[in-house]
Amino acid sequence: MTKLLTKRDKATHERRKHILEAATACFVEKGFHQTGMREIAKRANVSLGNLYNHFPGKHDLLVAFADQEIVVTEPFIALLERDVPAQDGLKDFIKSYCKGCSDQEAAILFLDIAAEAMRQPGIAKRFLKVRANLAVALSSLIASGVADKKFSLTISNFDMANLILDLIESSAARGAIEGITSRELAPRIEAMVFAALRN
Amino acid sequence: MTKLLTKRDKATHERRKHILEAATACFVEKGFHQTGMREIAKRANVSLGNLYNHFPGKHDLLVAFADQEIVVTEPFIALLERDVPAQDGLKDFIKSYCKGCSDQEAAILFLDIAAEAMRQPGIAKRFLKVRANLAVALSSLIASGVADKKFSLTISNFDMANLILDLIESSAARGAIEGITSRELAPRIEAMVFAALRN
Amino acid sequence: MTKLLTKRDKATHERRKHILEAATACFVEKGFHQTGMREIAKRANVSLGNLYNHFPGKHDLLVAFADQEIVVTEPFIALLERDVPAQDGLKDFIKSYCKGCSDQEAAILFLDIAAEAMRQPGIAKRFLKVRANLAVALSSLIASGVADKKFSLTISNFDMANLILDLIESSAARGAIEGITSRELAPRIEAMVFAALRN
Amino acid sequence: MTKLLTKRDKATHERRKHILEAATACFVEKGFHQTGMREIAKRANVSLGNLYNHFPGKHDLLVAFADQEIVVTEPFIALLERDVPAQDGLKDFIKSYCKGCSDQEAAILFLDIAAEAMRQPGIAKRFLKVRANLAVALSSLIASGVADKKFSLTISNFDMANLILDLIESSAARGAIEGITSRELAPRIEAMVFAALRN
DNA sequence: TATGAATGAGCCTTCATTCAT
DNA sequence: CATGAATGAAGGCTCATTCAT
Repeated sequence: MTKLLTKRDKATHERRKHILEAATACFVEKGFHQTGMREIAKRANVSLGNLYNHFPGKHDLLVAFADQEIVVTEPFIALLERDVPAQDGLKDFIKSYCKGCSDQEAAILFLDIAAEAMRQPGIAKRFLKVRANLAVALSSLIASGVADKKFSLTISNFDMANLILDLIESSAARGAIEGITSRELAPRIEAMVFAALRN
Repeated sequence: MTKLLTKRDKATHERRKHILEAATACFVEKGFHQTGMREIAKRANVSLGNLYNHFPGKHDLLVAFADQEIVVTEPFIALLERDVPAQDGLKDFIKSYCKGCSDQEAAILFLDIAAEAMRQPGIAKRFLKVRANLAVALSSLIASGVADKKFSLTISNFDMANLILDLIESSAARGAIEGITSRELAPRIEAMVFAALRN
Repeated sequence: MTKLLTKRDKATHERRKHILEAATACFVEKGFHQTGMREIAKRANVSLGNLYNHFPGKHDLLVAFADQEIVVTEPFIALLERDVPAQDGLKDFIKSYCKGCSDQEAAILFLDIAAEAMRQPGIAKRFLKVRANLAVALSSLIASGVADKKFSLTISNFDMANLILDLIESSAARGAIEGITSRELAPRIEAMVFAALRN
Repeated sequence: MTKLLTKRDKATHERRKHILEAATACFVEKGFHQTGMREIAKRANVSLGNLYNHFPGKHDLLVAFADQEIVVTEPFIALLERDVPAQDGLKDFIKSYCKGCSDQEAAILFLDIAAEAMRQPGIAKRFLKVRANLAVALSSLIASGVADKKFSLTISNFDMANLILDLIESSAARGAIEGITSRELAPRIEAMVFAALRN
């Protein structure tokens, strides 16, 4: 019975999604504060007034973006939860996540949004939740590796998971700025991570 | 002959420095794009017109800030270049740099400026140079550890140095957002780094 | 044959009345120009589109309000037309009308609408008609007082009636602003009016 | 030493006055809420940005207008303070004040501003102060008439003064709407007032 | 009749920057 | 070097109104 969406509801939802994509594209290109609502409306082929019907303020675009971010991390979580040896799973994840974070656009957006989040606790909370999901999944994988005696650590699995994520995100972002590709970067990170896991 | 600074030159230089400090304070409080030139002028107790005499545009404040950043990293470099066993030097550095990056203000500023830098190559170059200095100093320290057979790595010293810096900066920034202190964070980072260095 | 109102017509009429009340409430709270159509629709529990079905424009709400104003003055006219000695009738009217005009909400609305009326002759006409009814009733009462030799004036009854109404309305409005109650005000007005009527 | 106004200060002051006049003219023509800042700027031949240099917000234009209102009432106060028999002074005042309030523009502005004042206590206070000055001057005149045994009242001089002012203002405003001139109106008011003063 | 998404002009305000003094 | 008035484009947002459903 959850499918009682009229054609109109569906169209509205589509529109919302469409606007959000346009907004994201603008934020990537020019940054959050450099993007005007008019610009977003134009890019989404929506009148300015109607943009405000769907998102009551610029802030809400950010929130919606943050909420949607969870979708972006889903594939990475799926990767972490596959039923493969921990070492293989970790390698694949590092390569894949590093690539994901290395994208110029992703890096720009990450910094821009993170900067904004520092000043808007509401935004920060949403991002941290998404991030925590990732850390939990990664620490599960680490735990399974520890159980198999493949890994051994002196700090908690969860703390290690967070450090690994920090490392990947930060390196990838810097790589994007300096022009280092994820193909160069991933092996270095992998080496450091596996060393840290005493493998 | 480089000392032919008149009293006036000196005063001018002081003024510049004073303005830059005011600007930095504003950027920390509200962000680069959210700070107006008027605001900076007021905070620096300088007239708006005069602010423009010292810095021909808002962009130049950013450049000056970036150039000055080198001063901020000096103590960390000094720490890395002390004549102590590599392990001790590294520990001290991690603790100190982590603390430096954990400061809420520092974290905000870092993100804000980094986001801006992504779009202004000129700015990025300056920051990367400062950062490279740090990486060089750190890789020297690592090298000395390797020479003493305390460390052993599978990737280049310089790459490892960069990864370590990435790790510290990123973790510290996240810590600042999540409310984790550098005192909690530093030991974890230390553990991971030393594990990665096979100590 | 004028009673061929279907149930539907009646419902429609009710709806109109309901909307008008909501609009009036909004105008009182925020002023005519500060009130949005959306707001009125929401307050009346009517969809925006439907609001426009009942009132084709914001202007029409004002007109309808003006037309309805006649209802508000009915009790005062009834008071003036009672079969009591002119002096008593006048005293009662002053007290009652002064109280009616002293209401903060009434005062706000009066000023707001009057200001609007100054620019929209159509609106002004409606208000003046209502007001004229009041003046006529009051001058009748004065006339009966004159006939009984209780009053004696040097200007026409109608002019005097208008002056009295002006006096009450203006004093009451000022009282509402200054925080003077109608209980303090009415006796003063009464004194002045009766003096003017040579009583 | 109060004349240390530079040429610039004077120009600034002139500009301010000029803008205020333009704003007043706009308010008269279209009403406070119907007038846009752009419109005022254009009418004052000032750039929009500069308008905001002189008046930091629309609200401040209203405040400035209110503050300046005191100037407008000065001639009436002077009229009340002349050294002439109270009866003559009063007659002249009624005629003059009635004429002043009868002006269409004045009436419009009065209503518009009064409506605004009802919602902005800060504005109301300023207007009431000006008005109180007038009432004080008028009650002095009444007092002198009482001393000369020309007037005799049953309420306080000050209350009577206020009632008289209310009467004039309200009648004049209505006259402006209905198209009654102050020349017709003033004698009626005079009659009523003098009757009320038992002359 | 009833709904609310859609429109785009308009609102108040802020901004980086210039320039006459 | 120092001042702050002046500029006008751009900012986020609201509005009365229309119209397809």
